[in-house]
Amino acid sequence: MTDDAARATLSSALAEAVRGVGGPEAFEPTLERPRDPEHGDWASNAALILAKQLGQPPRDLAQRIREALDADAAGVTAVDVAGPGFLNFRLSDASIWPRLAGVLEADGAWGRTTAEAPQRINVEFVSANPTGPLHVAHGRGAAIGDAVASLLEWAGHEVTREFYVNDAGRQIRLLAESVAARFEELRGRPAEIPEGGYHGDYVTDVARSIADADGAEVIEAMDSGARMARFEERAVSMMKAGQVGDLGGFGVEMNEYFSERSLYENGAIDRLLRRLAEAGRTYEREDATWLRTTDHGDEKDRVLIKSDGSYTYFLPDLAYHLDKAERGFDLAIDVWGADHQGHEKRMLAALAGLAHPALLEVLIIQLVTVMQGGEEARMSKRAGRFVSLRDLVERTGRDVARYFFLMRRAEVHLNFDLDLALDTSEANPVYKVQYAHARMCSVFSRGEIDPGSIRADVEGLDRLDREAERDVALAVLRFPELMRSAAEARAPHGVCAYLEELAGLVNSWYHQGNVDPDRRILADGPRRAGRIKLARAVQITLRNGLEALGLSAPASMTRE
RNA sequence: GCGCCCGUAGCUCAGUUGGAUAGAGCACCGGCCUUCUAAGCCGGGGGUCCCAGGUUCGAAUCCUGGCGGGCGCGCCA
Repeated sequence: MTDDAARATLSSALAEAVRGVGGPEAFEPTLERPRDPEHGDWASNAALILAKQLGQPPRDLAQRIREALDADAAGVTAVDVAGPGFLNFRLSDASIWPRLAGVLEADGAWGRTTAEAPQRINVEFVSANPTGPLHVAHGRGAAIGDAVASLLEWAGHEVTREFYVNDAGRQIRLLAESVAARFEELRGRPAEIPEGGYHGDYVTDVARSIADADGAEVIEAMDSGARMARFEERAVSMMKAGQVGDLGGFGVEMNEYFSERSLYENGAIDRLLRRLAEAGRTYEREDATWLRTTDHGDEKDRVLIKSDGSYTYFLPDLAYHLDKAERGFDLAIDVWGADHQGHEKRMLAALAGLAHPALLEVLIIQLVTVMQGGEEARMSKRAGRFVSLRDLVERTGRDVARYFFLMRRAEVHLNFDLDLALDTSEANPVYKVQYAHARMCSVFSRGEIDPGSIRADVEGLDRLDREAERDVALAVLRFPELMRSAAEARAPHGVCAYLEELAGLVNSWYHQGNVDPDRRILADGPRRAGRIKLARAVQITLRNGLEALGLSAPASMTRE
């Protein structure tokens, strides 16, 4: 029985009781988890809601509902009337302990749910210009995008992870010109990086590598157009490979790298322009071609083709989003940095005008500041003017970096506390969660128990009885619901908070064995089998939660 | 000026669909290693939930108006 099923059982019994005291036939009581555990496992405000309608004081009504409730059918042992008229329920042992067997049975699938309406979802994230290494803001987008994609998979959807490569346009020309300048310098001739060009050391590396691979004399013999095309092609492919490597080092694997240039080459942009013109959605003004986005909520219409005949960034991007629809995605989630927020409204408006009003959902990720010693971390010389993702991951490790990017809501500016990230002691929340997992694994190995062989049945579970065990079990059983709501809210940070809470409960439970050896998980006696199953359920839950966020779940951790 | 996001403990932040005495981690103070791993546990101090109205049985949460901070407002990408 799932947590939802247990809740439904209580809910229908409560609805029955409400009908018994003269309440409405079609009443669906709301059940919520009280913040304060003293208030029980579930609470309902049914009496507060119905008091006015039934003309009775809330507390009196609550009392009557309480008397009308069939506690056995509801799966509860105690019902209290509290506060202004809340009904507080305490679940019976029979509706808690046996359900742990289901956790062991599900194992790797524990926490997965099926969607009522499974969707094909495209999650686009990172999408950096191929003009240099990824920096920390890309890292946050990568961690959140990857985790959101993963949570959606856990919630039963079919997900594609996609990176939009901006391999066309002005910034690519600037990259090629920057490489050309460094190439000249390598050949002993003075040269200047163009205005708005790229100054990082990596540009010199690219120039040198092209000279080595192709032969500097060969390059110099080319006419300037061919030479620039060579620089551009080689620089883009090297930068892209570098970014793929940066993501690989961060544990992110994309399903698709979608080239902006391909939209120019395969005619998608021209087809889009014709379609828009035929639908009367574009017009000419001041030698430019404009798209009417104001009729779908934008503040002003937007230029698609500039007066010099070149395309804006907006035009291929719109063609790209249309391509997502044509590929059959029901939903496209774009993870964008805060500097792209102005782009959101026009894209939604443009898609609405093309009969795709519900295709796109935009997740805006706020900025990241890496803090060290109370001030902003120094720039990385290698990367240019920013802290590179690669440098950060090398310093903190993959799991710590990912966790720190995930543990805050996307909408808040992130202060990445590098001192805390490098702290391997008690402070670091990542280790707290991973350590709790390793500790359960350690219990199994100390007891010479193969965790996979622990039987997924209820035997022994009815001997669990301590309050700490009850708290741990209830937290474990809440996991699938938690995962689904995190997916719906596109909010991986909720999973972090949950894992930290579960780890705290587990550590508290475990610690009781340090005070009283009879309370150890492995202590001999009739309770041992049940405790081992609870430990296994905990270990499965922590592992699945960590892995769903793209984090490792180590079986052992040694202190330094 | 307009738009988006944020404002909760000394710091960094959670806070579910509106719910009861507003929480966690860090920092600070006091306990606990002869221990199934102390990367841990137990206890303590610490609050004008930015302000003012409104909605209602009930507001950190919803609405309106302010104040403060970040970001964005281009025929850049």
